[in-house]
Amino acid sequence: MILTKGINRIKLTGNDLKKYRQKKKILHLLYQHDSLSGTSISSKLGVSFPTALTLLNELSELKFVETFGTGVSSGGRKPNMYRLSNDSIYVVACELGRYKAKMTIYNSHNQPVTPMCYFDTNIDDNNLVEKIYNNAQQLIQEFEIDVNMIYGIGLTMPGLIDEDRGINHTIKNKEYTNVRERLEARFEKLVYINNDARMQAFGEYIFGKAKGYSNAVIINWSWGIGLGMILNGKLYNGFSGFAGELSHTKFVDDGDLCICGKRGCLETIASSNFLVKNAVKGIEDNIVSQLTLKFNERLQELQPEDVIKAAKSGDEFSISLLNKIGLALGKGLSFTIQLLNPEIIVLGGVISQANLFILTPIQQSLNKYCLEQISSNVKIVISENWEQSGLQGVSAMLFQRIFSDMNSELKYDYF
Amino acid sequence: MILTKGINRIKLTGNDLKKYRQKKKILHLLYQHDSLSGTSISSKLGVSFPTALTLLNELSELKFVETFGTGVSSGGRKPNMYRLSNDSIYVVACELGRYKAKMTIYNSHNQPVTPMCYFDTNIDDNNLVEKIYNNAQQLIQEFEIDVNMIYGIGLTMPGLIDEDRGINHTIKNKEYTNVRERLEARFEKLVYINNDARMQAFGEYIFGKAKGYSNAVIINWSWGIGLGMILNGKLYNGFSGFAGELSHTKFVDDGDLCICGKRGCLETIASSNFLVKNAVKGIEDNIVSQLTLKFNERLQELQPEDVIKAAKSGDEFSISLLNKIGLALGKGLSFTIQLLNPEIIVLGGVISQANLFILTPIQQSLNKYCLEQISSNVKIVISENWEQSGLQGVSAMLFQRIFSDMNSELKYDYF
DNA sequence: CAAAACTTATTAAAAAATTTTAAAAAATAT
DNA sequence: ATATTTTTTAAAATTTTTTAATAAGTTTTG
Repeated sequence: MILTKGINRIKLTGNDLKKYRQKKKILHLLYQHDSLSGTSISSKLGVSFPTALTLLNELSELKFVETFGTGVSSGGRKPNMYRLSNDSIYVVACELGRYKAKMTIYNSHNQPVTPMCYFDTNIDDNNLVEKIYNNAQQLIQEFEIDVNMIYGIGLTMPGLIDEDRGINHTIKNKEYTNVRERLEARFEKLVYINNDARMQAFGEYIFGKAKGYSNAVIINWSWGIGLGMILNGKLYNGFSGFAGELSHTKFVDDGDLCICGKRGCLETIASSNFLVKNAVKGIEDNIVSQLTLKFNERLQELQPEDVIKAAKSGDEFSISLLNKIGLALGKGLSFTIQLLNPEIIVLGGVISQANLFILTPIQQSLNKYCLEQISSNVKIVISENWEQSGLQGVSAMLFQRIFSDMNSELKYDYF
Repeated sequence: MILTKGINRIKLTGNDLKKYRQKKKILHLLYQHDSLSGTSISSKLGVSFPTALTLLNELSELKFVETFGTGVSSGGRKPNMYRLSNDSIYVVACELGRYKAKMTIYNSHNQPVTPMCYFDTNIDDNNLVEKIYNNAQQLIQEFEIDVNMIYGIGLTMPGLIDEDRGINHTIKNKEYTNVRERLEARFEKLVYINNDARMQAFGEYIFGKAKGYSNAVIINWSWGIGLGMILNGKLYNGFSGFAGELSHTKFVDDGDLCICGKRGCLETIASSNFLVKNAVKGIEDNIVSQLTLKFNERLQELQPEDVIKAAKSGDEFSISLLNKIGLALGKGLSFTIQLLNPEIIVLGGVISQANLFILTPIQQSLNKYCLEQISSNVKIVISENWEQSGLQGVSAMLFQRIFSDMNSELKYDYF
């Protein structure tokens, strides 16, 4: 990012480096606060007002910053407000699901500047990088975006991901595990990758229901059970990026076989897998249920959503199934709560839409398994935006990284 | 802390505040690095060499900093090294056990400047604050310490402690729960309190076996099972300061009654309590064991150390008991590892001295309950200094707080 | 309700502080 | 012994802060 007029791609030193860092910090502050007055920037930055103004003017000249009307005053002249320009810094955010990917480009106000682009692929697709690159290029061209204004590419996907090293250990073809390296080579830009559950957690922390909570646990409750954590106000990855694997801890001795190879994991008793499997079993056993009437002839098509829908219209069998997985997840959460004492737990994913049908059994489990002083301090809420939060998290993380790089040596500034 | 010559206790602004902060940062850097050259300070501080030198000279005049010989050079003139003065900043560190307290005074090189002082008290002692104050005063007078050089008092003790608010919720007399407030009123100095397990964890992180590991779990394995965490390089307290209560999560359905009121907590199957209780039971049942021979007549006197000693000299019964609690703790740790993916687990406390007799079963449990990729990434080690690490942690935490207060408004600067 | 008193923000010149530059000093490597 | 490297010192150049004056509001008060 070129913040010193006339100086391109040269390693800065001395006062130039100092000013570069101050400018980045201003951009970061503006990113975090939407708009700020010159006075507040000067105090947050620890410099005098005239210096802050000089820096802001230079950033305005470079088109990174613009004035934005006047702000409120508590008795005195109204201050000029400054904010990031709408069209100066973009990032590409891509979310990889089991079989599909979606992608869009965000500006620094976290607004998508293109529609969502969908394409078929998966983590084991050997053409993954090329597909991402081609789709990004298409978006860029179609919506006439200046590639020089794209400062990073972020990718979130399932798997055991080491954010530090940019590796997805779950990818089978070992030549292709270092996804970040490959994307960097293709895009020649800053690349960030992380696990889907953690990016969703970060999205909820920055924009969603976990906003403002420094100690939060976010659950992506779908076919598996993803868990992301915000601890001490920061996303927690763990040492090798494997944190949050509550899903594959043993909760039942000699329980069902799990996709991970072990038996009795939480996932085998608390996920959509369990829900659908047991719903199907019930239908096959001809249990009295709306589901039996509806799906008797087409068992393959039964989705977790159908069970939730049935429960909401009063189907006792569906309610009892949701109750079971609620109690099971509640037990899992109780360990998490006892260990981490979070302020809030946000539930996202398909199952979270079951609302009270799962909130009630979860609370029941917490009461049973937690110390009262700890469980009474935790809020359990349901995400309102879980389908967007992953991509938003990726975008926010990229901006954080772009603005906090203080070395004036971003490896990639251009395509 | 007065770092601007001639200016006492006045709220600093503008350039004075800037310099105050720079000086504090220098002190912090010197605290962290023992000794540094002018050049490295200037680059770490982001100022030019002449400015760094001016600041260092001013700090030297104020007796906070002293030169300390010359350092190594990679080909050129050897640099003058600077370090914190040995006798400029002191803190009082106090550790409260179940029935006894110990206390000493540390200098900024983390060396005790007085012998350890012991006195009888407990968390429910209504005279706790007065006893701490009196014993501190006695130490100060006896060893002729300038009270103006004492910048903080730290206290670590058992209980559910909210570090933020300075409250120990476990204290029964609710008038006395705000220990920090009371100590601050008595000492008129900065006071820090936290839970024993977490302070021990911090001590191990700064000085002990967890040094350099940003994601570490530290266990204090004694009568209870204390757990402290370092996550993303910082001590983790949780939202209300209750993090780490692995000990009181349910591991056995309808298990034994725990002191916390619930049944089947990890503590009931993995602590010294379990060990001694089952050793006594074995002796009463006249099992073939060294313990039966030794303690038949004096069951009350049996200590966890005795079981460990017997195990080390080959007593099968003792070995099997240690094996049991090792397996149990291992199961508890497996949850922690799956959730947090730490790089290292440090075992402290009496039981940790059993060494391989507990390391082996722990590893066995981890193999059974963890995903291989996660458990193979974690080191399990035994603390070498667990009797000191709590106090050292308190001292280090106080220094961190003293040096990172950037507001020039420390409420208390004098007695 | 309007004018005075008080806040807060901005601008520009003076004062102070910091960085840069260049030279000297002290050590290492060839 | 000479060239090189790094630290330190000191003066010059630059930048930043301070100060004071002005501008633009809000609150208080008669």
